[in-house]
Amino acid sequence: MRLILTAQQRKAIPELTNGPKPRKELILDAAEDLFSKWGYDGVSLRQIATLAHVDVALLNYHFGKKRNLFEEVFKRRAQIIHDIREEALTDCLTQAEPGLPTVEQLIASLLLPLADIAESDDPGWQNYCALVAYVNNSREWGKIMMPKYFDPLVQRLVKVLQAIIPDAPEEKIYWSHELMSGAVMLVLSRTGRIDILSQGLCKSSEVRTAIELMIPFCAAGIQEICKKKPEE
Amino acid sequence: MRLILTAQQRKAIPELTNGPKPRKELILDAAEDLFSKWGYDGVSLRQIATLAHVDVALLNYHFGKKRNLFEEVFKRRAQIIHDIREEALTDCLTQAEPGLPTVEQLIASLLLPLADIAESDDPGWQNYCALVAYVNNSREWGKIMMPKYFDPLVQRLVKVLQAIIPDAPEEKIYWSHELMSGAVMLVLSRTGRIDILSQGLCKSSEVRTAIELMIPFCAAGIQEICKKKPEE
DNA sequence: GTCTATATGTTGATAGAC
DNA sequence: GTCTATCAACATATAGAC
Repeated sequence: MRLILTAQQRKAIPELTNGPKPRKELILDAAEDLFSKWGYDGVSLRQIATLAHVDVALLNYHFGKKRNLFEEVFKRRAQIIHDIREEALTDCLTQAEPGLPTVEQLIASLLLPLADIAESDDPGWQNYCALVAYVNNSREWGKIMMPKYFDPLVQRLVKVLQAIIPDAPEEKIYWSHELMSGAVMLVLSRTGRIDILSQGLCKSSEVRTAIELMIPFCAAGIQEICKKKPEE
Repeated sequence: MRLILTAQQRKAIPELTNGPKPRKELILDAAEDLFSKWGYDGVSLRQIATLAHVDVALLNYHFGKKRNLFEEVFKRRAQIIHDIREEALTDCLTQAEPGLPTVEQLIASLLLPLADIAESDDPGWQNYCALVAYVNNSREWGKIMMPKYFDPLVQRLVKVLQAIIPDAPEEKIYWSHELMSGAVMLVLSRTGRIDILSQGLCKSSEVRTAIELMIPFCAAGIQEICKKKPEE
């Protein structure tokens, strides 16, 4: 799978342009790789420098403190991923006009781009997906990074869901998203646990398969808990 | 909410018996607390010793290497949590005899005990739930610890699901569990993200609320993706 | 079982030469 | 921008006295 990016998006990731990669980018690549696999505390600046084939002191020169390097890694692709998903959401709404999309169409518009990204040829994007999952599930980072870069789109999703299911209590919409979010993030983490559990029948590397199942799964789940029940 | 444990289960956690707590237990408590909040690499033995009000050297005396202390923390409550859930599953199956439980009843039997545990009065159990979520979502620990202590019950769940939905392809059952697992674990992590997202409308501390919504959500999702489709 | 003392390595961060 | 050299702080782990 090849991710199609606009010229502006490509420009934001210098590694995609020709010529030798700036060291600053090499550092970000190495940090992204290691942080996504071992978490913030599981990686030392020396390990990053070694993988990037640069000197340790260079990390400090370019990024200052370690925390800041981590945030820069997260920021680098956050805007791109946001733009791709927002465009897909807008397309979904446009196509449904003058009506509204179904719950399944809506969810698909936000989840399918993640499958494209997670199964992209670029290992950087694969690592980044695992990093987002790490951040989302972490206490120290989740509350700082997700609201800034991912929540605006979620707020849009919530509003559309409320329009599609007008009787649904607001809190059930938010909890629905939380449950979906947990499912997505575990899949993006590619922990390898399902491989063992299913004795090889399912592979955590097959993110697209999981996401394609997740779409009807979550659509049915959301509709089930958001529907108006006569006894209430 | 008070967790009801058998005498044997209480014995396995000496802190529940009267008298001064053995230092070994104090260390496990402190380690459980810190590991669940900051992860394995985010905690030093010194921090654990300080919180437990014991000497650092004592950790080594009782547990050897740091990795082993982590595993002991995980093991301590794993068997108890397994037994509680297995009993609930067995009860669920017995009550449905000579037939089978519904998907929703089955899932409820495995998820409701987690709500009891997560909202137990004992902060140790609360921490432990977050620790399980951390382990499940981690690459380094998930594949080692979950198969050993949690997968046997999952295998039983899979078998019952196959009996209830005989036409369901096996891989869809496994993926269903993966999606459910992701949702559960995010809720048990109590990251606080939904509090921000919903501007206080939903609270990640309200694990029971989330789990009670999760039961119909996942039941509907599983049935949706496992049902036989005429066009296939 | 519990402490003191210490060995040995690694960490993040910086100052200064080029 | 990049490297060498170095720092103080902290890490895990152990040996041996009580």
